[in-house]
Amino acid sequence: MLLRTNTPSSRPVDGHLAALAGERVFCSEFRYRRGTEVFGEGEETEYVYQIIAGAVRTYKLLSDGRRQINSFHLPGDMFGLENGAVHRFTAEAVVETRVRITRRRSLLETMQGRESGASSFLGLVTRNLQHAENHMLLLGRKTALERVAAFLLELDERLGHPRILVLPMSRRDIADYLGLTLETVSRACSTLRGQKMLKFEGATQRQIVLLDRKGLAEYDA
Amino acid sequence: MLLRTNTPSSRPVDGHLAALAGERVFCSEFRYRRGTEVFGEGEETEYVYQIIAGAVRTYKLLSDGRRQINSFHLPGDMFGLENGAVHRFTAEAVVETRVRITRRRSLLETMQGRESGASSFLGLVTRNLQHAENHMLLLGRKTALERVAAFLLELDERLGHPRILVLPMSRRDIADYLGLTLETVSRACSTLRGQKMLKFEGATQRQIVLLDRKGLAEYDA
DNA sequence: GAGCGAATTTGATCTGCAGCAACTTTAAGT
DNA sequence: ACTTAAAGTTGCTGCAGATCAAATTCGCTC
Repeated sequence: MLLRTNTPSSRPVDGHLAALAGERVFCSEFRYRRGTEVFGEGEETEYVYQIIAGAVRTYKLLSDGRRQINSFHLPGDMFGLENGAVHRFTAEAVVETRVRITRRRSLLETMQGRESGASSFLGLVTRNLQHAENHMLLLGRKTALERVAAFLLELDERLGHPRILVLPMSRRDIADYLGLTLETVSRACSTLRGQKMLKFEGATQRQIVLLDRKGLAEYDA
Repeated sequence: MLLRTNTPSSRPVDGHLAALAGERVFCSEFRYRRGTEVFGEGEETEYVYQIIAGAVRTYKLLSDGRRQINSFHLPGDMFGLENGAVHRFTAEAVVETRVRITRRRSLLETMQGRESGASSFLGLVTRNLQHAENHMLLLGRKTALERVAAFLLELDERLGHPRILVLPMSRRDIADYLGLTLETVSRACSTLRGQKMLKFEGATQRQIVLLDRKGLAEYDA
């Protein structure tokens, strides 16, 4: 009855659409400096993006500035493709980011031509929904430590279990993704370090080595 | 840039699929007593459901029993249609509920025959995703009072602004939907009543009259 | 590589909501 | 209608995480 609550890698679907990229559906390349807005909530959905290098955050704001980050997008991921005329959230480059861009229209036209088009679009939306469902459980019911552990495992999985996990985003970004404050995220990392579940590599707190993935996973479930 | 964060009515898409119902896609009818499981997380997605009367909750559980309700389904709503072989959450009748049932297979076959089929399926998934995105903002960043106000306005809108809002679900259900405890939900309702934003109608706390929708909406945004 | 602003950590304190308990009210089942 | 469990409210207390503050470290620019 119960399944893993963490999010599986998003490679498959993106790979599907990447096949289209191989046919030069993504015509032009573009760079965004760190902190730059890619598109804003309410703007027209004119372009679709695929990340070559870097990272992007998408978020919603409340009127007083409270921010909720829906998702982080990493190299290979597509974003900005929505079934609607306007974007439902804002997208910003977390770090210096390179993307491939195509017009939404031309992507949809290419898709219509082939059997797999509509279904790969549906697959993308479904994958986003699945991620959102798991994230609602995290935001509604998990403790701070459980959230941070889940976050680290999610990123670890999406990056293919590298020896060193390089976080492109700040503690504040992580906090706004997990529904916490940056101080609480920092404390949770320190706690996990104290429990020998992770360590920092080099002279930065953005490079993390997961020493005990099993232990971290137990904070989930 | 900022748009309404509350969820719009889900009638349009369901109406779309209801057209199929008119053609007897939904063959058989079924009843579930209050608290009965309609399907469980991990079970095969064999049937698709449309509510005639009553209400259904869909939720995920953590191993220690913490529960997060994704969504409530009301008369006219479809649920159980997922793009995958197994259900990603459990569905239960909140109250005595009557549903129309059809086999997933036959619905998908009927859809394939027509232009609108795939797109109305996509529309349904997109609508669920949109709801989830708004709900993540609520769960991650809103206060208890804001959450309860948003919940009441959501239900009010989905039921078409009735004079009396009849809640089919308990305070505990509401709490598990909003990421709170039932006591906090109860207190929030009392607070809003003290502020003359709502009142209870009749000899029950499940029938609510919204006295000040504008005021409630200000707890949002 | 020196200097400076931003990011992170850590400590101290505060607070909104959770947890527990007692009581009241409501509705389900006989 | 009666009975009895379930649901809801309210008060009290506790705590996880927020907030405020300060020190430290990091990374960027010149």
